[in-house]
Amino acid sequence: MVKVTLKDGSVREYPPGTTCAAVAGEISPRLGREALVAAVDGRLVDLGYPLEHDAAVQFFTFDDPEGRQAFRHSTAHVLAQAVKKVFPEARLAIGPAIAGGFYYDFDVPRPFTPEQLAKIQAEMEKIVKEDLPFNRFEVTRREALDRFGAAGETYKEELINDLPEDAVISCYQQGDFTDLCAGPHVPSTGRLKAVKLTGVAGAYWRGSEKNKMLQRIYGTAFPKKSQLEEHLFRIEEAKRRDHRKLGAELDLFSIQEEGPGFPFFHPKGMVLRNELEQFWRDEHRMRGYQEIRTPIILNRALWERSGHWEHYRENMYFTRIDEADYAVKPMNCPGGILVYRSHLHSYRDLPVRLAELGLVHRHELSGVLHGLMRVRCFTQDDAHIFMLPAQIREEIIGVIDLVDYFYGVFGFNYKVELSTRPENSMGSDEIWDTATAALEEALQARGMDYKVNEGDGAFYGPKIDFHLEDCLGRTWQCGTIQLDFLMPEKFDLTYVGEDGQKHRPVMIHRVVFGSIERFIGILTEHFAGAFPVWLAPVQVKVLPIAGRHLDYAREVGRRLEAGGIRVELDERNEKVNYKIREAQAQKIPYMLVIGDREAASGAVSVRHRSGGDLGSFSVDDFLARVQEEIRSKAL
RNA sequence: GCUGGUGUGGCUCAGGGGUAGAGCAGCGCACUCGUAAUGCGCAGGCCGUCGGUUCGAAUCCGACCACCAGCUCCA
Repeated sequence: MVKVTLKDGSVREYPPGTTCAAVAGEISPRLGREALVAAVDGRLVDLGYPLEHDAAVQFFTFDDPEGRQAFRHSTAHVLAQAVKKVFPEARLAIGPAIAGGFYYDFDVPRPFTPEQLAKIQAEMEKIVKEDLPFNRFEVTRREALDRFGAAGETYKEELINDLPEDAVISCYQQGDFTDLCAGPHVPSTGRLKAVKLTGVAGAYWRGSEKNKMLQRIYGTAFPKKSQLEEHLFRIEEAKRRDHRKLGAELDLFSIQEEGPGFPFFHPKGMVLRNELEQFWRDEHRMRGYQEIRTPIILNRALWERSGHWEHYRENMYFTRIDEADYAVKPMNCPGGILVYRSHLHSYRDLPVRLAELGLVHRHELSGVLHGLMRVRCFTQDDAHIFMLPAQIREEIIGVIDLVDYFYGVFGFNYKVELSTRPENSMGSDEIWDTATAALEEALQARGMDYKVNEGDGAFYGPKIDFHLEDCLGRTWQCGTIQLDFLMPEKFDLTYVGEDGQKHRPVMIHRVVFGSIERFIGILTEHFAGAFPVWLAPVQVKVLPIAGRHLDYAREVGRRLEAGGIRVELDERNEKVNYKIREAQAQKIPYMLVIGDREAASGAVSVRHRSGGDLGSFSVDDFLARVQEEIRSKAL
């Protein structure tokens, strides 16, 4: 008998050769139905895998990342099968599972049309109905090359050739279709109940624009129709919340042909922005930062010295002034460094925390521009901290606390990533190791979970990234903390130590919002334009019912304004229903309906954008309520 | 930058070789109205830009620009 150890530690015995599927079914009928793949001693396998030796076995359903991946990946195979049936001349590239679905790349003479996509999807549904088993078999390198070579699958041949020497080469076959694949796969196509092809796009073979452009079909799949529908609804919801659409509707900002990637902020967008900046300034002042502002254009020598000329030139804009070369700053650090260097520093002064809301310009490829999320000029809520090496840990922890506090104010959860040395970088391995270790230490001291991204750091140092999660579960990189031993060296920064000698300070670059512009985009989508009262461009809209209520409505407006509320009065000769509809569409938090009753009693009738009619309030009570909501930054 | 798509009044969109239309928004008038659209009227566009084909181009062709979906890249 074979001893099988399950996840809960229990041990069961089975005759040798029993499949994982049989074990799952024996544990519970439900697990038998829902299990998609298994892990034997930590190695992912198909459910058909026979157990010949004692092993630890674990099962995965669609609710586990492993199960979900296999599910989507299996669907990608069905897609490939369907495409080969409809377009036998198509050559197969790769087809992995991705977050939210899967894709498969094909080399076809012309792009797929939406009609063809529908046809392919219909073919996929047929294959699902046939409930074909996924069969795994192993082949030698020679056999694999012969098989796919004969089929004219040149991309597969390339993949096979790139496999490591000792790799086990496996294929999966369902019906008349066979694909090179490591697996694992779900037992049969019948499991793939709810499949939807969501789009087509060009994509380069192996992601390099030097290679041929293939046609990528995106899709997603779920075990239940209802799950698919919910997923599609979420996508619709994301579209409805698109900050570009809301930005125009709420009149926050615009991007015009005259400045692609250079956003214009309208009055209402500026209110939002100024609130964010004021909050930022207050918090930074309280935490010992001093604010500075450095020029946007600085001369070439500075950028050569900082290393940007060599490492960042492709992203920079240049100009000439009086026969000399200048660059528009893509980062604020050199400016901050010049401020630090403008006078001598004692070790007693450190840490020096210089904060700057700095407007930077970066040349981004035209195709990547996207509303406020990807632009060519943006404002970083930057700060550079100059400190003693002994202060590193504490300073980093201070920044982590700050970021944690900020995101909490907006109701965001976040994830942390640590990025290490990239290829095109400056400095010695030793310096990088020290810096990376310092970041890691601070994260551990703060007890944070984090993921490591090898080779993803800045060219001057490793970094901690904060990815915040919005209400649709999407993540956005905002805050970063970058430790830098190199700039202080390059700019010969010093402080005078206890011993009267000059010493080298260490530097931190950090942002919390990241880019104010992007942050506003994220907030817009997160709140679907219904900003918390403290951020709302218009906090209260006063709606007189008829002309005779105008005087009192104006008085209410004045009193609220005097109380520091951003209030607007709708004086137009329109019905109150109409005014409400418009104020709702503008997502204004509070609407005050003013009619005979209110004018007579000196009250206001309060309607909340989501809470509806809240009844009658005295002006003072209402004012106090809104003021408290603003003060507490209530969500 | 690359692949595919789109470009008509502020917005959403119809039209399509004979010189431009609707709804909403705007403006005017009437209605004086109680929690998501009152009615009537008026005005507004060299149909993204440049070039070509044609007796004639918003319409067909080409180039460019911008935008959209992706690729790649990043705050």
